[in-house]
Formats: sequence, structure tokens, C-alpha cells
Amino acid sequence: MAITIYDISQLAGVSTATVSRVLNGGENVSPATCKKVTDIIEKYGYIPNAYARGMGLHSLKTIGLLCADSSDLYTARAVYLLEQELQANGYESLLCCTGFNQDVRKNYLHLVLSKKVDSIILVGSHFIGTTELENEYIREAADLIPIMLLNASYNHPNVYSTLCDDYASMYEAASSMICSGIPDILYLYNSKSYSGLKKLKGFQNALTDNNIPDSLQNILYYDKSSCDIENITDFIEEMTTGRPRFHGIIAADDVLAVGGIKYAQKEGLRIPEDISIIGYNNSILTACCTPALTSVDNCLEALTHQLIHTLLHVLAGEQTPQKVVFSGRLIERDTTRFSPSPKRI
Amino acid sequence: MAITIYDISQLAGVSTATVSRVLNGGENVSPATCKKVTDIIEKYGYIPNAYARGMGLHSLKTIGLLCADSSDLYTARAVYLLEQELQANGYESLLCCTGFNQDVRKNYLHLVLSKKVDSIILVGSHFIGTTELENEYIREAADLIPIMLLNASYNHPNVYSTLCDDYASMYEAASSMICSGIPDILYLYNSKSYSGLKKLKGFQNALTDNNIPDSLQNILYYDKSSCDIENITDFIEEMTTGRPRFHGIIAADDVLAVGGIKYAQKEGLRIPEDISIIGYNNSILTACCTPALTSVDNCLEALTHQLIHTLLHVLAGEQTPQKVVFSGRLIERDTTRFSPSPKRI
DNA sequence: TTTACTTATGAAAACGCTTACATTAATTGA
DNA sequence: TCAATTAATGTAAGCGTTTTCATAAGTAAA
Repeated sequence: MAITIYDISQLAGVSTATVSRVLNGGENVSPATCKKVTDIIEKYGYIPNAYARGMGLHSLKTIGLLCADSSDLYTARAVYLLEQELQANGYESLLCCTGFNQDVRKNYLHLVLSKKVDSIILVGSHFIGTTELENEYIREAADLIPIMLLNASYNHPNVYSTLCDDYASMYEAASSMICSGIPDILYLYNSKSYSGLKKLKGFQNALTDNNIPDSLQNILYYDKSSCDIENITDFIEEMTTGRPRFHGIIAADDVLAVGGIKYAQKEGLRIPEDISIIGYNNSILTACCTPALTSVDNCLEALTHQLIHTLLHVLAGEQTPQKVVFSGRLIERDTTRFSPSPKRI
Repeated sequence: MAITIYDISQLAGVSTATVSRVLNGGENVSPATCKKVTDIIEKYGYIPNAYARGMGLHSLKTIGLLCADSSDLYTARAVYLLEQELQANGYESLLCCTGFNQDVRKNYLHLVLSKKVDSIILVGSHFIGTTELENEYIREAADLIPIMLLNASYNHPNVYSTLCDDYASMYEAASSMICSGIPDILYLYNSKSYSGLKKLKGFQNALTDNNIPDSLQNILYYDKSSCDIENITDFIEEMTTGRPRFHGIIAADDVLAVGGIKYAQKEGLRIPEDISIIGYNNSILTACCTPALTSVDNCLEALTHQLIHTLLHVLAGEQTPQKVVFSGRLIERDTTRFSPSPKRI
């Protein structure tokens, strides 16, 4: 059996209370006693049981991190940034990957709640459903602790959102392409999440506002089962054969855009002369492919930083805005040629 | 205050023991009572306190996952696969990202140990030091619970390793390039971890065994501060100007190899006609870049699967091999032209 | 009907820590 | 010198579960 605080107290010839005090910063303990106890702890390699502590303490300074798939490039980066930021502020993080099954989510949320976390951060907008019923579990959770949303928004007490305005960003990206003389654009997306639908809407409205006829609309939903580039390329090829040619591709994620690049190259199209391509997220992939991918940067660092900032305020019981919105920006690289800079009225 | 098992027991008119039994599968509880209690639990949204459970239970079916940087492509994938596999076997996982600071590691290990995990998986070989002293904390941990190493190896009781033979894989990759008539190879690496050094050795021995003169050795260590492709490209450019030209690049990680591709393109070199490039890890990047990157696949799926398999055996108290070694293989794509297939005697 | 055996339930101890409160010893001020 | 204050330590009551053991009620066997 593992060594306990009682064992240490006996070995040091003091009470468990004293050992506990030493463990928690050594206030109201004489230096001599403190040293004696510390030495014993060191010598026997005693590690306090976190669960027993968890019973006594009110806060364990732990934040739950829920995401769908932590291996996704964007999510992985978000998780890492959040984890670092939390750590820097004395908080631990508990990560759970729920996958994309809506049913599994609720169980996971319960699991995290049972760990007495001080708050839960939902990473990505997959957690926000489109119907009120789907979000019931979020409301339940919000009754207990503050819920933080990264890149999603939900209007409810004790739910705080930090997000990039994906609608506006995508609207601007699409407008840039249209204004550069490309009205026939293939739109690729792989997620019908909150932000996924916002982006789609942004794209569609950009078309409408620029009087692009419906016949030129070409919207493809790629089911996010495999993010293999080859699969994406095949998918585009399969879905577009027989359809009228398009001269632009806008993707809701860089991976899809890279699939687009590969497709164009396979078809013998020159980029950006014959076809322009825009990705989204401004991930490392933008620099890996050739030509380098133009992409929308949705300022993940700023988002995660702000989110933790808000969280700390909420936990401190201070007044905090419920929703903070950043705006993304198009980073132009070599898959487009919009210069001179996109028309802004 | 949150609702407790006692509240539920009162509401249902039974004892806490009965509620607990219902919570834990409902053995030895009459169907009627079970239903009654379940309904109350449902109605009040009761969630048992994990810390209180942690006190009673012997095992919490939780495995600690320690990694340096979860946003690294390879690590993120490993973590995801491990998490899924654990989940499928009824285990939870507790993720901690330690960063690269050796000192921080020990604290993290303690933190995870304090959570009464059943085992700890160290993801990647950054945790294995080169001196015995550096590994002291691993030995200490191994006294308490089994320690599992993914892609690293350490000889100690209660420490189990599952890894890819990076030495042999790199030896083969380098040999393939040499045999195809390229003796002047630039070697790029960004980690002096256990496996990082194994790969380096594999490369060096391939040179030696093929009688390549020392003068052609060109080994560059890229300090893993930023994995920005542009930085890598600049780094290569800076470090190689003035040195004799080389006709091959072998990198210990795909990101570095992509940096190599970009460098070659910047220099106006044709790939693979003027320069051949090999990466390592066979990540998604291999398909993103143009030309598609030849890379060593170190069978991450097989590794994670085997590791969890071993872990479950260990936890079940069954006899288990301490070390399982897989072999990687070179996946040839468009940055090399070794065909006909690499010479094997 | 009685006995033996299940089955369902409750009472209470245990888990390892924190902490409010009590106690003792040491220090200060008059 | 003695009361008042402060500092250091101990005692013991929680914290919310699980689980052992005891008990009561129901069922089958004789």
C-alpha cells in the first residue's frame, strides 16, 4: 500500500495536520518542523493522494478540455495553447476527446463534471448543436460551472464565448476572389458545426451580394471520415466531372484546400493562373504545399489568450463580457493573385 | 452545494449503499428499487463526485499520458490513437504536456502519480535521458506502477517499451539513397532524444558501411524552437552556403524534410533529378507537399495498438514481453527515384 | 412446518486528506 | 510577576463515496 500522510506524520513525530500544513505552503509551521517533515517526505518519496485532497479542497484548480479530435491540426494547436496558458496560471487541464458522436458527448461531459473541474472549455464548435434540445447538456453544465466556448457561441447564462467572426472572414475571402474576376468558385467544407455553417453562409452571401447567378454555385460537403489528401482529391474529381469548369476553390479548412491544390495539379491546371485557391485556418500546411497556400488566419493565439483571460476573470467572480469576437484576415500567398489588394470600398 | 449520494438516498427512501450499488451496475438490487433510484438520479441530474469515488476504489481505470508537445503532428496522432484505444478498453486518459524542460518533467510525473493512475504512458522518447541520473524519476515511478514507453526503450523492471527500430529504418533509408548513387547527403535532425540519436546513428553507420569519406558528412542540428517551415528553409540556406553541394537530404522528421523541399525549390533544384529528399514519420505532410515526400513509416497504429495490448496484460498481472520492436519501412513517393527497388543483397 | 439458503437492504467503517477549533508553549507589555 | 497576546501544534470532524458485515425478508427443500 502506498505511503500516506499518516505514515509521514508518525515518522516525523508530528500530527497529520502539521504535515498537511507543510504540504500546503508551510504557514504557521516552525522552520525546524518544516525542514524535518520535508526531509522525511523527500526521503520516502511521498506523493499525496490527489483524490483525498480533492475531497477536502473546494477547488482543485483543474479545467476540463473537451474536443472532438485532438489529432486535428487546428484542434491540436488550440489544445496546446490552452494547456500552456492554463499551466502558466496555476491550473491543470484534463483533456477528453469525444469523437464526433453526439451521444458520447454527454457522457464525457458528465465524466469531466464528476472530476470537480472549475470550468470546462469546449474546443471547437462541434459541441454546439443546431437545436435547443441538442444543447440541453450544455445548459445543465452551465448551471454548475462556467462553460467556455472556443470558436463557437451560445447565448446562455454562465456560458462565455471567444470566437473569430468566421462569417465575415469567409465573406471577405470570397469577395476578394470574386472581385479579382473569378465568379465560378467551388466551395469545399467538411463540417456542419456552428462555425462550419457560418463560413458557408459567408460564402453564399458574398456570391449573392455580388450578383453571382445560382447556376455558378458549386458547394461540396466532404464527410469528415478520412482527412487523407488523396481521398479529398478523388472526392473533388468524382463530384465535379461533368459539371462546368470552375476557376476558384475556397475551402473551409486548409487540408481541403491542399486536396484542391493536388486536384488542380492532377488536372494540369496552373495555380494561380488557371485556378485560385484559398484555405482556412492558416495552419502549417499553408507553408508545406507548393505553391504556398493563401489562407484565412483566425488568430488562434489571440483567441486562446483571450479565452483564458476571460476564464480567470469569471473564476475570480469579476464582471466579464460574455462574448468576445475577433476578426480573421486573409493571408495572401501563392495560390491566389488578388493584387492590388482586395477591393475595399 | 452539489447534490450528493446522501441526498439521492433520502429522496429515494433507501440507504446510500443501495444508491451506490445502483450506480455501480445495480447488482444485488431489486429491479423496482433500481428503477426508483435511477429515476431520482436522472431527475435531479446527480453526478457522483469522482474524488470521493477515488478514495474508495482501488483502481480508477485511468492512465496518465505524458508528452512533451501535443501539437506536434506525430505526438498529436499518437495521443489520439492511444486515447481511443484506452477508451475502447474502458480506461480514461489524463493528458499532460510537459514541454521540453527537463526540470518540469518531474513535477508533472508527480502530479500524474498523485492522481492514482494505473499506469503512465510516456509518449515519445524525450523522457528518456542519456544519463542514469536523468532517469531516476522514471525508476521511482516504476516502483509504484508500470511505466509504458512509446517509441523509446529503457531497461528497468516494470518499464515496458514498444518501439519502432529507428536505427534500422534510418540505416535502410540512407542506404537506399547511397545505393542509388547519392553519397553526398545532408542530414537534418531536431531532437537529441533516444530515438533522435538512434536515427542519427543509423544514418552515420550507413555512410561508414558504404565507405563514404568523412568529408562528405554534413549533419545539421536544428534546434526545435520553431517548426515554421520558413525558419527551417532559412536555417538550411544559412548553414550550407559555402559548403560543397549535396545531392540528397534525409530528415529525421517530415517537417524538416518539407523545409528541405522548399529550400531546394528556392535554389532552383529539380526534385528528384537534382536532389533527393527523404522524410521521417510518414505524416500527412508527405501528401501535402509537391512533389509528394518519400518518408519512413514507423507504423504508429501498430505501435499504439501493441502498447495498449501490453499494458492491459501487465495490469491483468499476466506475463508480458518487456520490449516489442517493430520495423519501419520506406514509403517511396516523388522526392526520390530509387527504382528499381533499393538494392538488397 | 421447519430448516437452509438466497436475495435485498441497511449500518457503519474505511479511504487520505483539510481545516476549524482547542490546547499548549513562548513572547510581550505593564 | 502576571495577564494578554501570539505562534506552533494537536485533535477530531468532516468531505462523498465504496464495501464489509449484519440483518431481514423471501424462497426452496425436507
